[in-house]
Amino acid sequence: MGITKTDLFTTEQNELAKVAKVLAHPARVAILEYLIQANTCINGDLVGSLGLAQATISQHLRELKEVGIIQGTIEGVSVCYCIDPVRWEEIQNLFSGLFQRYSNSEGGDCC
Amino acid sequence: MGITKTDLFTTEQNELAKVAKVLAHPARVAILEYLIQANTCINGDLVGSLGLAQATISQHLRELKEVGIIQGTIEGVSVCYCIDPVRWEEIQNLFSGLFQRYSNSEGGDCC
DNA sequence: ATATTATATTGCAATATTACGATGAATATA
DNA sequence: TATATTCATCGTAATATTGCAATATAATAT
Repeated sequence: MGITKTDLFTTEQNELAKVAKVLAHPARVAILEYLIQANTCINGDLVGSLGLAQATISQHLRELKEVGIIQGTIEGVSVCYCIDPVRWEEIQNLFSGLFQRYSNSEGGDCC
Repeated sequence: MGITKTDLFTTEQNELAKVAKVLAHPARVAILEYLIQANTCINGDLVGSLGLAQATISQHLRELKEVGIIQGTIEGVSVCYCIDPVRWEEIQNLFSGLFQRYSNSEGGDCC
């Protein structure tokens, strides 16, 4: 099939999965790390830094933007991208919520 | 293409992406949350709890096991699954490493 | 106006993912 | 031994993802 049965799961589970999917490509991780260092960048910077074609970078940027983790502002001829701090923290909490839920409940170990 | 150019990225970026990909499906998130609550479970428990076929659950369990976040032990006729605490923390650090790297460096905001 | 620059979008080929029925393998129970 | 239970694997159909060339769009510069 290739289609996910989202109706079987909670909104939170679907949301976490959706965000994880955006992080599930090394190019998108690399873009975020580039932005952490550089604070802002344009598409062309990334084409030079990563080894992917312009169209491919643009596609990855769109996915990052769609989930809200970055934002783009038109700046003359180019588009300036940066991390959205509010959404970043929101997503951070989404993940740490899952991870801490287990860490805090460590009881009997395993089978 | 559908094939990721892993050779363009660092080991850490590929590792983070690989783990994120495993979390990028609500069924697998649901399985982890089930395990956090129940501590252990067998395939049949999940088939009853989530609404997916046995073969599908088995496939998701394999992906979780392949990345090391859970482990399965043969217990008579059934297989007992649980979270691997060491790997869990490792993965937690992988994500919080990324998220904190930005949170700690918040300087000039955006474009 | 026209050329230049920077991105986005479209279309396509190759590959990956999701889901499930059917089947197989292994252990337990009658 | 025969039968049920539990799970993994195989095969397959439907859909999604990745990557890029070609093209479109939009703002600036000449």
